[in-house]
Amino acid sequence: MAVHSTARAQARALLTEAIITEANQQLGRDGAAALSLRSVARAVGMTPSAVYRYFASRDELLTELIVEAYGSIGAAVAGADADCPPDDVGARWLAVCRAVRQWARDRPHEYALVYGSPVPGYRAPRRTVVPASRVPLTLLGILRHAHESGRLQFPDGPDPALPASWKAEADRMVLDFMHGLPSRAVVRAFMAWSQLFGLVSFELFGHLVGSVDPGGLFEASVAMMGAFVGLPPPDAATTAVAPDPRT
Amino acid sequence: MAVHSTARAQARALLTEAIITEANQQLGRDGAAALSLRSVARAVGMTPSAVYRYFASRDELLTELIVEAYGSIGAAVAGADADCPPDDVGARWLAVCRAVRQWARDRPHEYALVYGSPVPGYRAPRRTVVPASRVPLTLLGILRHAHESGRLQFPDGPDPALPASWKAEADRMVLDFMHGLPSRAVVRAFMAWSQLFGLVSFELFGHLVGSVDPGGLFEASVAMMGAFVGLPPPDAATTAVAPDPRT
DNA sequence: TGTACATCAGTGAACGCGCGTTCACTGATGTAC
DNA sequence: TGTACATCAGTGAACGCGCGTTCACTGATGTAC
Repeated sequence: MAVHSTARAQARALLTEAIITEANQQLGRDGAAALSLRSVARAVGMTPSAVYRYFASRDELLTELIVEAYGSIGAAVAGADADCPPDDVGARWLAVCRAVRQWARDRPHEYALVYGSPVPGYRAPRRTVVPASRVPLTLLGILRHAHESGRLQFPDGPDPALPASWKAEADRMVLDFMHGLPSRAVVRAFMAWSQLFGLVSFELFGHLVGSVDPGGLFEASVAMMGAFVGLPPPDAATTAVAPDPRT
Repeated sequence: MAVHSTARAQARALLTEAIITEANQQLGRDGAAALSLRSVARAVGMTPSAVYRYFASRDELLTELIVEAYGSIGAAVAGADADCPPDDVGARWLAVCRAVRQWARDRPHEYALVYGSPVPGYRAPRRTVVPASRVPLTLLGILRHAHESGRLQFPDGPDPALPASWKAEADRMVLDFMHGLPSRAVVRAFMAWSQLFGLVSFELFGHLVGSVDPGGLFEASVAMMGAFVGLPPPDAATTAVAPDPRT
């Protein structure tokens, strides 16, 4: 019907954006637990009840923020990956990992929202699943490209035997969307993925305070985990040391 | 003065315990954000104001719970370690890692309290630092024992060059309490430590749902990270497959 | 182009809730002589 | 052993707060004839 985007519809789109933006800012300032419909309404200049024209509940607003956060880190990661020469798989891996850490440090509350403790009383709906998978799929994509172009090789001997349960899962995944990536690479990718986020979480959540320089540990980790998943080091030009912002 | 522990003092100790216990139970049921002085007081059968005779504020009670949680996981880990033959370093590593996961699955809210997003508006006092370091120190202790008894060896080539900043830190640590453990082992231990908790966090916080069997991935990870830090596999007797409780 | 009606964004008051913390107090437990 | 005083656990009322959500309503924007 009204395909010409009525004034009302435009205003609605604008305000929906404004609410999300404001909610995101409050999230960035005070964290997810402190986020309230009322304070967002205040900031946007509405009555609290008016917000219900846009979101059915606080949880729905939260879901929006979660989807946004996943989208944001997914875009950051995809951008970093795309900036590298496609065949320089070592550089791509490095760039993606650095992008994750950079994003996390830039937006600690958004990071905590999606990678920290689940918000109490909130259950993530299915809409969040796909955006959440972008980072691991990017990592696997690099491995897949490396494998297809013959650049993937593991330095040491065979992996320990995998439990049958896992083996079946990995095989299914490999068939589903990994196009022949060896299952040992898939296992190692999951390990590197969890190591990456584990380390970033430790840094952001204060578990490294007083023991170690997070930036140095991060760079060392990324390099070694890259080798661990079978990737070659980055080509010379891109090996240059990272900006390495100190904590 | 009154060294014979007056009745009043006994009652006080008892009630202090009761409050912490009840707070811990509420934490286990509803998570840290839902924990309130008033509800704890209700459950213990006091007026809210009476709790202030025992804890100066809600934050102080929270600190107590954090210290308790660290103490609890520290004890679980130390116990698992102590149950192994001291020289079977592979088995000790495996046991400690499994103990971490088991503890986390048994007490998800306590895990989230200490390893998840920081509680908003709460700053951890110094008292929490020592209890928090027990798990990593246990892991490092195993490596140190392995090194001292000549059981530590890395399968592959030299590690990538470490940033100078990190190198200095690692050297200091090595001198401080690692008694000559090679710095590459220290770096790798930090990586294994963050991988361990990263994976457990992913499992508990729902990031593996629908993609992979957490138990299988965990067992594979622990085995491979054990090798990664230079440890031999467990002796035959203890290699037996884990209880492996499914999610 | 003009009128009659439907849609829907936003208001403002109210609901019932639980929270952390303070304060003046009662009354039991402990201590000193 | 008994009395006088000090300590301190616990009460109950109150403070001021912000929250999510509902509801009957006004008035502007859109639509159909």
